Amino acid sequence: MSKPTPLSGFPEWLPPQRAIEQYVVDRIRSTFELYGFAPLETRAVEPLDQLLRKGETSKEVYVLRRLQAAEDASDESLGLHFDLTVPFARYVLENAGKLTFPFRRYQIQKVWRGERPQEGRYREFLQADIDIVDRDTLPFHYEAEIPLVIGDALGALPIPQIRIQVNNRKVCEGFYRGLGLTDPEAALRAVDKLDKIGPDKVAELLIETAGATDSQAKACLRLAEISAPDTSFDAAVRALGVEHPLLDEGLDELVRVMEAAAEHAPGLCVAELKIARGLDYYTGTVYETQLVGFERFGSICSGGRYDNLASTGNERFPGVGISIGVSRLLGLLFGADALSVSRPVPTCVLVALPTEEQRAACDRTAAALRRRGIATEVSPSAAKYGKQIRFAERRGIPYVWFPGSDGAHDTVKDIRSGDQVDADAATWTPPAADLRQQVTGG
RNA sequence: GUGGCUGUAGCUCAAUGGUAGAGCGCCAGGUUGUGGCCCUGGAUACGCCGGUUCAACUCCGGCCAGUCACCCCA
Repeated sequence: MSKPTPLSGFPEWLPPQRAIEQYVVDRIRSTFELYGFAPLETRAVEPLDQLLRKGETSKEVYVLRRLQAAEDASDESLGLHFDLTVPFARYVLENAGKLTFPFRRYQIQKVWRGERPQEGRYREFLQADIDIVDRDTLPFHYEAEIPLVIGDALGALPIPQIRIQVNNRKVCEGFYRGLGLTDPEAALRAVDKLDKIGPDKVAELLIETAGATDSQAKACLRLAEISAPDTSFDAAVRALGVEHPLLDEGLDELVRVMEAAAEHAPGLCVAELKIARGLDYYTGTVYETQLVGFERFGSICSGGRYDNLASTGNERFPGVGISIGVSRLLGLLFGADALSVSRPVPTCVLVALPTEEQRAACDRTAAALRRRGIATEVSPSAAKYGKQIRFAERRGIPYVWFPGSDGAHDTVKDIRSGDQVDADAATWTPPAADLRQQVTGG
């Protein structure tokens, strides 16, 4: 068999990176649970028609095909989910009778997208998603809670500080309508490109695709320029002189999100009126998250309010949610050398093996340490002690345990300092910092 | 999915149209009470496939992978 090669867009980490990923997921998970989000997992596949309800994303979906399937089975075809929100919406509809509302859940799962990979962009990647849905109507205050959860979840990690950029679709849509534009969606798509192509090109686009006049395009740009770390955006928008009921509603909501953030997490959120979000199902607050100092990475966590994603003929389950791009976040930080782990393996203690005959005794020592939660392995062979120490050193195992011979005490050596002391496997405990792998920034 | 750039040992990098070296790392041995220094020796690479050529790692094409832009978005 020839040497296997990597698959584009399907990253596989080495053990140290995987250790970091698990640590990060554990922390995120515990924060989500602290806010009362219930764990959930949905299947990896959805019927294709369910997945495509979201819009023109068909090209991104990996279709599942049975090798022996008849060719005419296409209308039953399945696709791998490309996010966790759409499957969740389906799940809510399916289980509405068994759930109690408002329902809040988290899901940390792989998703798949058939896109061209590059740094921080993969075809298979991990997302950590929270959503809150309610029946018929969803109180607005959840839109203010979501950023606080994320602030806690990501703030508890050894990663750069985050900044959540917040906007509200109603502000944009109301403003565009108040301005007299008839195709707010097109205007939104044009404004969304502001950072990429600049104001002049956006103005052209607004005129071409959204049917804006020159002065309407300029007004859209003036709205998009507004950015504030507090509620001062409200006055700035009103100063533009556009009136519309939806605009008032949106501004009011955005003010409340910013007020809640100011009280519970000062500096976390910034109102950024150019944030649009590509997905068309958002109807209210939208979020995008940057790492401070790593803005070039783009958004590592985004979401928003959706009113119509989970609805059948007569039932409606409006929701709000956000998703942390765990793989993207980690891939980018790994690339920037901004995350590291204290050792590549969990092992804290290596029990040295004097002779192969003493393996059983060494296994007992290891078992005694493990019983007290100390990750331990026994040396692979009874090589010279120098080699056994090197074995530990290579792996970053901090302690080597030496069985005492002829009734002498066992000893344990910290191979970083060289300190070696008498020790008893029933009582010895390493310093807390050495007990487990430690994840640190930088 | 479209286009650009890149692809030499585990890592960072050399050299050359006539089949490749260094540093670090790795392995073995020596020294060492139980390693880290030092000494000696060793293994490992031209991403893959094809074409041009007497001869290709070096030129050309395709593929794969990485990266960047578009697209889209975590």
